[in-house]
Order: sequence, then C-alpha cells, then structure tokens
Amino acid sequence: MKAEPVKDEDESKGRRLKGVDAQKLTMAEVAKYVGVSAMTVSRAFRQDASVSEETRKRIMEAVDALGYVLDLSAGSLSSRRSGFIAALVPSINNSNFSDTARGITDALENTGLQLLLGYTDYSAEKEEKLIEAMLRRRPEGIILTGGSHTDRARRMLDKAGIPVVETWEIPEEPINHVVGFSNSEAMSLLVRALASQGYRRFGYIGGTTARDTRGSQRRSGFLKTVEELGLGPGRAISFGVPPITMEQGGQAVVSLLERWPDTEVVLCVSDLSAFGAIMECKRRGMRVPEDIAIAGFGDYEISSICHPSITTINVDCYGIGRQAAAKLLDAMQAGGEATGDEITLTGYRVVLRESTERGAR
Amino acid sequence: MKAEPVKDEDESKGRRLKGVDAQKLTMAEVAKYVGVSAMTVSRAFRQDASVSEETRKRIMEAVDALGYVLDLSAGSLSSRRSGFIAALVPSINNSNFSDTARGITDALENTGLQLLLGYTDYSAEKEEKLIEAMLRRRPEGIILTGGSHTDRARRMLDKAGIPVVETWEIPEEPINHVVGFSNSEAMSLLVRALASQGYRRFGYIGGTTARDTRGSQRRSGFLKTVEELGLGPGRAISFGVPPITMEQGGQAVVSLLERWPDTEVVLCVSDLSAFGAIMECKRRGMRVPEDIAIAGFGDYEISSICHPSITTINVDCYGIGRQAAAKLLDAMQAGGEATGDEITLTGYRVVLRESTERGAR
DNA sequence: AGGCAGGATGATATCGATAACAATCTGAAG
DNA sequence: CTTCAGATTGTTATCGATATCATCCTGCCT
Repeated sequence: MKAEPVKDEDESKGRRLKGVDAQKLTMAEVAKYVGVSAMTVSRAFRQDASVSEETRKRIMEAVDALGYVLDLSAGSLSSRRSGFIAALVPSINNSNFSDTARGITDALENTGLQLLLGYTDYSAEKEEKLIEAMLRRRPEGIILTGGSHTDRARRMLDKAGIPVVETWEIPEEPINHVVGFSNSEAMSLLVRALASQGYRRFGYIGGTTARDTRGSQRRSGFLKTVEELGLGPGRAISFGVPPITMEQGGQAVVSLLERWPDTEVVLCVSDLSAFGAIMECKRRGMRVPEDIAIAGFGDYEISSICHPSITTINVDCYGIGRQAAAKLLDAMQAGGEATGDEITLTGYRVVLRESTERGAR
Repeated sequence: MKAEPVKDEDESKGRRLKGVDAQKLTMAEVAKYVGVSAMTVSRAFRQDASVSEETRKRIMEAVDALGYVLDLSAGSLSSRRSGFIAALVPSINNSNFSDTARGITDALENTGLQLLLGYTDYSAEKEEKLIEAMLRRRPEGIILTGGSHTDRARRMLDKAGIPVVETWEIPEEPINHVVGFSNSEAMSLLVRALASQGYRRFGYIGGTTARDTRGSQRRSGFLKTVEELGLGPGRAISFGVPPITMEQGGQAVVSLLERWPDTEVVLCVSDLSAFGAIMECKRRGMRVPEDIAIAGFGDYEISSICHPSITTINVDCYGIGRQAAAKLLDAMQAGGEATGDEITLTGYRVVLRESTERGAR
C-alpha cells in the first residue's frame, strides 16, 4: 500500500511517464476539484451553454492548473457529432491540390471541425479504401476530387447519409454537390485563344488513362477543339502514368517533336509538364516561344516566375477548396432538408504569357 | 399523425435521406441479423481474435449485405486507443513538407492508424493551438516540425504522455525523439563545396526571423562558414516574411546585386527562392552561372529540371517522414518503457549542378 | 404574499464499441 | 467413462463525455 507514493516520486525524477499516470485526467476530476458537476464543466467548454461567468472562470482556471484537455472522442460518441470532415485528393505533393486542401482547412477554421485528409494517388481502388477508412470515423461531410468512384464507394457514400461534395470537375452523375469546372471546356478555351493568335499546328502532351479523369477531359477538349477549328487531327501523345512529372514533360516534348517536327505550339496537361518541356527545349538549344511555343494548365506559381513565363489556364484551386467546404457546411446545417444538389461552377481563365508570344517569331 | 409515413415515402422516392434513417446501423443489429452476439461481430473485424472461419464469413456477408461500417470513435473510447497519429508541418504547399507528410502516411499504411495533419503556417502560436486541437483527439503519438514551441505547448505535450518526434532540425532541448539534421552544418557544407571550386564572394538570401528556425539556422551556418574561410563578412539579405516565395527570391537577388555588384555566388534558403532568383537574372539578361552563380537548398524536383539545373543540398524529406513515423511506432509499442530519446540523423548531400558550374566562366 | 419565468446547476441514462471474464462445447488423453 | 485443455462464443461493465429532464434559486409582477 505504501509502495505507490514511492514509485511516483521515483518516476517523476526520471523521464516523463508515458500513459502510466499521465492523461488520466477526466472531466469528472476537474469537476470535483472545482466543486461542481461534470455537466457544468462540459457546459463551460462551450460558449453557448448557460454557465455563470464566475463558474466558468473558476472551471477554466482549474482546467489550466490541472492541465486538462477535453476528450472529443468521448464527446462525439454521446453528442453523435464526430466533428470530422473528410477530404480526399489525388496527391498532396501537387500544389494545385494542396492549395485546395488549404482552402478547405481555412474554411474550417473556427468551426471546430477537424479535417481528415487522405490522398488517393489517382486510384479509384485506393479511394474506395480511404472512403471506408474515413467513414469509420463518422465524418459529418466528405469532399472528393473528381467524379469517378467504384460502385462500392458510391454505395458506402450513399448509405452514410452525409453530404458529399465532388470537386475539380463536373461528374456525369454527381453524387450530391459539385464544386468544379469543365476541364474539357477550359482546355478548349486555351486552344481557341492560341488559334486566334495565329497558331495552326497544335501538339498535346498528356495521358488518357482512367486514372486521371481531369487529364483525360483536358485531352479530349483539346482534340475536339482542334478538330472543330479545322486544324487537322491534333498531335497528342501520352507519356508515362499520370500524373506526368516535369521530367516526363521534357521527354514527351522530345518525342512529339521527333514525330511531328513542324509543330508550332504544344499544350500540356499541366504546368509541371509544360515546365519540363520548356526546360528540355532550352537545354537542346531551342528557343521558346520563337522555335516552339508551349502552354500548360493550372497556373502554378512556377509559371509566372519561369523564364519564359508560361501561358496557362488559371484555376482557382484555393477557391475550390473554400467553396467546397462552405457548401459542405451549408448542407450539414440544413440537415436532411432541401439543399438541392447544386453544381457550383468555379472560374478559370486563359493567362497568356511569354511562352506563347507571337511577336517574337 | 398521419403526415409522417407519407413524408417518409415521399422522401424515399426523391433524394436520399441524410441522417434520417441512414447510418443508424450498429454492431448489435448486425449481430442480431447473423444470430450471434455483438462481441463476436467485434472480434470478426480483427484478424487476431478467435472467431471460427465460418462465423466470420457469415458475419462479413451480413456486414456487406447491410452496408455496415465500423464505428471507430465508439471503439476507441472503450479500447482507449484512438488510432490517431498527429503531425504538424509548417505548410502543406511546400513540397519538401508534403514529401515528409507523404512519408508519414506511407509508413502508417496497414497499421490501421489515421493521420491527423495540421499546418502551422510557421507560427508557434498556431502550433500551440493545433497541438491542443490534436490532443483533444487523443493521438497516440505526435510528429512536429522543428524544435521551437511555446511553453504551454511543451507542457501540454509533456502531460499528454505520448511519444513526440521532432523533425527537420536538431532542437537544443529535444522533447523526446528527433529525426532531422543540422541545417546549419548542411549549409556550411554547401559553402565549403563552392569555396573549394574557387568562389570567394558569397551572397545569401533568406530571412532570420524566429518564424522559420530552419531558415535562420541555414543563414547562421552560412555566415559562420564564410567567416571561418576568411572570406570576409557574408553578404546576407532578408526579404519578406518567411517562407520566401519564388517571386521574393527574384526581388531579393536584384537588391543583393545592387548592393554588392561583384558578388560571385548567391546561396538561397531554399530552391524555390533560388529558382526565382535565377529566372529573374535571366530575365535581366544575366547569365547563370557565367555572370552570377546561384544555389538553393532542399533539392526540389524543380532544381534538377530547371535550365540551368540548380546546385543544392539534397535532403531526404520523404525519409524524414518515414523514419519519424517508424520511430513513433516503435515508441508507441514500447509503451512507457525504455526507448531512450534518441536523435536520428538523416543524411544530406551537396548536389552540384549547372547553376554553379565554374568552367563556363 | 403568491406565482412564475428564466437562469444556473445537478442527476441519470446513453452513445457504440471493447475489455475482461464466464460459459459452453469439442475432442483427445488418461 | 471422465476430465481437461483449447477453441469459440456470450455477458456485463465500462470508456468519458453529453442529452435530457429535474431541481433549485432569484427576482419581478400582480
């Protein structure tokens, strides 16, 4: 019986304990310390609840003194609100998507909601697994990238009964809400802008696999528009597995120019591959845009800084995140009522820069 | 009274319900459906537990048929294991840190652990808030970037009784475990490498505020080494608030060259600012490295692709994440016992590239 | 003086899983 | 035939907070 205090003293002098005696603190103990009930402590942690200012102050002092930290997992069980939002992006290493993630996080600030972030690596199977993993935490809403999901994923989402926001494109069969834009039309706009500058022989770099649906849409937008403008069949080549890296962009432009040496302008599935293509051209002594014009997609930071600066489509990545989160919050508040599944179109615009300047020719 | 069933029917034909009747499914109901106890269902979800293969199969079929999804928040309450790992990085838009985040995520795969990711925006105050928010979810371990934390943050971490891993630098007073390297020595190595190539007049771009401690350490490593080599006082300038962007890198190099026109080589706090500096120089008609040599830090993808390719320090960002997570897992398994607070040094190396080539001069 | 609204606080049941222990069953050993 | 180890399954209490309803008190109105 007397062993315990001795042990305590002993350990307190050494390394801090781990899970031995630390963090055992519960709300009830704080309550006892203050001389109120646990319920009152619970109320003190929320701003809306009715606790006298004086009591709240005493409680918070005790919380501070004892070092108590609220346990949300216990709370969410009884309140039936997990306080989680899930979001899945293809990759967090792609700054377009990390901008979106940041938009989501920022929109969630001060809502008390915690973001559960996952990355699918552009795979629908991985997405399915992640969706299940996320749903096990009972998120109150979920944000996805793109509109292609496995059947099981769709079923799980349906059954979960929480609002879903799909982003970054316009799915053919939206699950619920959508915040995005037509990648096909955006690419089309870029083709037309360059055609109106006098470009005629268009090349394209970017895959077509089901993995990157946005990439495929951009590609088909390119092909369709080149056709519509009567500029012959577009010269499109794929290279590697999406997402295409900078390096692959460089390799791809070489292949493309070998095959169609008279190509005037090359559009790329993203700024990253465009950057790689430009750098490779320069390395080989070609001038951009004098010898070959190159454009990207996404308006990454790199594109405005690069020399030559890169013509691209600016997408409001951050805004997509913010709006998706805002929409989710709306839907969550509305509960099951109304809030029809709307499609929010986000803007995009052509940004003409040095890499496709026509004058220099 | 009769309005309700009508409404129900009505809704079931339209949009799916949200939280009305969905997701009410509990383990007990699955159990009843199969004809076993809830405990058996619970066991069936874990591989180790003893459930006959036949029963498990029947249960899993029922789970599938009913669309049941495990509720981990309930489980973690009774098992006292949240299944969470928390990680805080300065920014997720910086590919160095997102690489680390990916390393952590990958290391966590198949452990059943879920990553809670937060970004501090290089602010210790924001970090403190995030730590509290994370601790409310009772993570089983936490990974931090850097070693400067507020007092309250340190106290909370201490009290939490969970393993902590600090990364990306070597703190003076480590909390617990460390996975990182000396930013000062790494920068020093780069200075010496360039000095041995014959460079004498060194410039530096990068801030010194407490916000970015790694940046400050690199700067002081630079200044110290230049001094040690007898190469006069280093020409260091700050620019903007860390983290320095590509654009600021460009502005900074202009200021630096205005002030010290005969500078031979400019070292930058990161590849991003180095890239901005190089592009700005080229835009102004300067040749890199012939007129001015420039080096970065971090070996971002951009640096090997860029023309000229950028001399830098390669850091194993991904490995830092993996190792930090591995260390955390070790410490978690060990519980409170042993597992001294070790420091794991991660490697770095100078990568000489075109941007500091000497021959061309 | 009585009554009552409304603020502050407390008591108790509960959220949905799991820990811990009990019970049952099977087959093999004695 | 009995016994017992080991495999399988069930029962009950519990994790730590919150929903809900009950209680108490104060002050104001009639």
